[in-house]
Amino acid sequence: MSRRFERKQNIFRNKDALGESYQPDRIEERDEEIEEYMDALQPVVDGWEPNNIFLYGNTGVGKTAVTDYLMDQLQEDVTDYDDVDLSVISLNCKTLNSSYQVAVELVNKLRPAGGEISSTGYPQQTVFKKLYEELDAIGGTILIILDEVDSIGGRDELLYELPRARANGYLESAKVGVIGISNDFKFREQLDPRVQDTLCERELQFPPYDAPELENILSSRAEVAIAEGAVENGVLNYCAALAARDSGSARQALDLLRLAGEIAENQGDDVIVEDHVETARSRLEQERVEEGMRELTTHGRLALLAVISKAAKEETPCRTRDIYEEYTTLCESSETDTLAQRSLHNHLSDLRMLGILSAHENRSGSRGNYYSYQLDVPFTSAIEAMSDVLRLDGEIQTIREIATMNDVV
DNA sequence: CATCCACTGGAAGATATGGCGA
DNA sequence: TCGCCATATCTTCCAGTGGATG
Repeated sequence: MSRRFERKQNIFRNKDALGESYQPDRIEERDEEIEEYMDALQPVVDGWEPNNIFLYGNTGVGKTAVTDYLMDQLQEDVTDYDDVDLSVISLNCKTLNSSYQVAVELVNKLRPAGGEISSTGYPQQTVFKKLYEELDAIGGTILIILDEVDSIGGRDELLYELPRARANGYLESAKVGVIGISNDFKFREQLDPRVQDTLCERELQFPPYDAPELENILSSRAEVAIAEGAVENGVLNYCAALAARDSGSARQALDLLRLAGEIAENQGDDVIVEDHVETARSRLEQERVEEGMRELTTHGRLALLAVISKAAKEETPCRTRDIYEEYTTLCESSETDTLAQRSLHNHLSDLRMLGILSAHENRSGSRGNYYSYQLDVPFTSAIEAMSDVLRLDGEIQTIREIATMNDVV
């Protein structure tokens, strides 16, 4: 069979304009926030110590985009003043689970290649000290942007230390401002009150976009990204409505449109229609779930597999005790040590948070209160994602057969 | 109205892994 | 090598929870 790549360009003009890394010339629908943000950044221009700023709002409501945009602008404008020497350090904390790791990462960012330090082993204060040394070496005004800071959870020592470093004499020449960005509204409350005081000097809240706002954003991006006439009337409106209903996230709306376009293109259609968006929606949903499943630990997977197996036998929803039994036999088959029931319960909670399982509370009085778990994703995609679990190919095959027998989908 | 079930969820402590400096 | 240090993952312990039951 002869194969051949052919260029398909009937839908997109510049697909990157719908992508994550694209920086539009103009940020839509965030004028108020930008104004407030600029006001909070004013001390930088004036040469004073910068404010610490805390931004919060759901994913995809423009926090990072506005920040990037304003930092570019700020760095450019500040060149007019000789006495302001501004550096911006930006770090995404998503995979960093503690202040310690954030500090290590910052140090490594500032050090020349080869001088990096490893991510464990030092006492925390040692790492902070190294960080102060690096910052002082840069000097001037330094803005540290910590995106997705909420992932450090309650371990917020760095957020306590950094803003005070100068007052405590750790920094001589550097004026540091911290800009924390969080997707989690509750994060602010779980911070140490002293951290709240300093970090949240200036707080900016980014509300979700509503449907008309999303539609505006979409259409301004679509102008750049998509060929003339390649979007059917109402499609942008539909994407906007879906995203507004779900999260109010521009990211989600743009992803929908981009994927819908790709689907249309692959099918050889010249125009994106609502059906494509619908397909895109369910595919994105499934990707999200599979992503979550890939990151599970061995026991997390076994826990999920236990529920899948129960589902195949049409025995879900199903209480913890029964899942634990199923889990135990699976552990035996795979020659894995079983965990205590409490730990299985933890895994089930995790799976619930990932949206892979759902639970409903049973309050049956004298017979106790407990959760009944069941799969919250299509059976097929669940078992598909499980197919590479260690040493359990046989069992998975069996589960598949049972499922087919019972007509489970 | 007290008691009880069958958990849930929080917290503290144990264990193992990998890295540091001396 | 040894004593520390940070972290992830478990285990152990335990105080709730709230409708049904006697």
